[in-house]
Amino acid sequence: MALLTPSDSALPREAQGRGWRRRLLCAPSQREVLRACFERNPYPGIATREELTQAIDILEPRVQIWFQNERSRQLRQHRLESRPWPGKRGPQESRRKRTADTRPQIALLLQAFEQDRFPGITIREELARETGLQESWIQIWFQNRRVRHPGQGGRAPAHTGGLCNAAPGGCPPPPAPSSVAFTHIGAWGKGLPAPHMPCVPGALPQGAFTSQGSRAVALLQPSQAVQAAGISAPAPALGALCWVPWLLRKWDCPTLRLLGGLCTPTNARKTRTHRAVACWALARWDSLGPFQLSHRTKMCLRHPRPSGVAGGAGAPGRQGGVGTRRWGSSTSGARDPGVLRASSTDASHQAPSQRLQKPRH
DNA sequence: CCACTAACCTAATCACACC
DNA sequence: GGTGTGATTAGGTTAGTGG
Repeated sequence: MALLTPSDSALPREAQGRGWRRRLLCAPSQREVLRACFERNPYPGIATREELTQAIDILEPRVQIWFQNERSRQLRQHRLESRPWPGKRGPQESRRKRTADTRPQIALLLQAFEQDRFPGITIREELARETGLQESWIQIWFQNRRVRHPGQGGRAPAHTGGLCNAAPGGCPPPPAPSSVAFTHIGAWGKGLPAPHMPCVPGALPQGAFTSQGSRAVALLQPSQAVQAAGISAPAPALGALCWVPWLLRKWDCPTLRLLGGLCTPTNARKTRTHRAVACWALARWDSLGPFQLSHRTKMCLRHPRPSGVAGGAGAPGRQGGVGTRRWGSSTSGARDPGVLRASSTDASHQAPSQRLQKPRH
């Protein structure tokens, strides 16, 4: 999700040109059909999804999302109850056919990618209109593009730090901001020792952050940081997150700008999965000792989140734990303004019987 | 306030076309 | 076989809705 910088939040939402699709509200009868189908096969192929689209008048991409979410719920439930997940049953259903040559449209998408790596629904639909491609395909294209071309594109925090890897030398030298922020978020951060700052010049390259959603987490436990740095600085008291906007202005540092998108007290209350900024610290790092390679390596270690603890460092990555390739961010900052009626673009993507949930504001 | 859930994300991987 | 890329997956967060 986006790092909502002060300048972002000052923009009118429409001007920000991004937001989420309005929520689809499944009717009970539609949900019943979906559930019945899920019972038979939690991994429907494109043919089944198309059939469902016809049967219950919900577009195929929404059906796919529903199945994704339902699997996620069921898998979690199975884990919780220590029941085995049946997994894929029966013959593998076929995938969607690869979209045919899109080269003519790619230039336009690349241009859009350059401007915004995380286009909201408004922009995606606009691109769909201009290219004649499906909005859902454009969404997938942006996802793949972000993964495979992390250094390109706008809107996300500048990725000047390159790849981050735990292997020695994995993190290229950082771009030398004058300030650095260290934070620790969420449930898995509870009970940690008092926060300390890894006050090493260059010790916290941009790649040392992992970010999913609007948060970012330093990939190092405070105690480790202290160990790595050999020095420490006292951290501001809990609640000092309110300093961040001031610091952003004062230092104009990209790393700190990243912190601007950290979990806000509002979200923390809401999700409870990362309810508190358990510890954090801000410090200057240009006035301290020399940075060493070993520090950099240690900085790239992902904090081991205890199993079963939700939230925290975002997607862990199935191969586990070390480092992260970049610090992504996305742009949720703005939702569509409170327009209930579907736009003309919506109309082409929105089945008539699909009810949309009304935005609150 | 809180549970639920659609929408969204990353990271990994599969699958296919093209060289 | 290597590479590029579309499609799919698991598993996470974000934020709207309704009780």
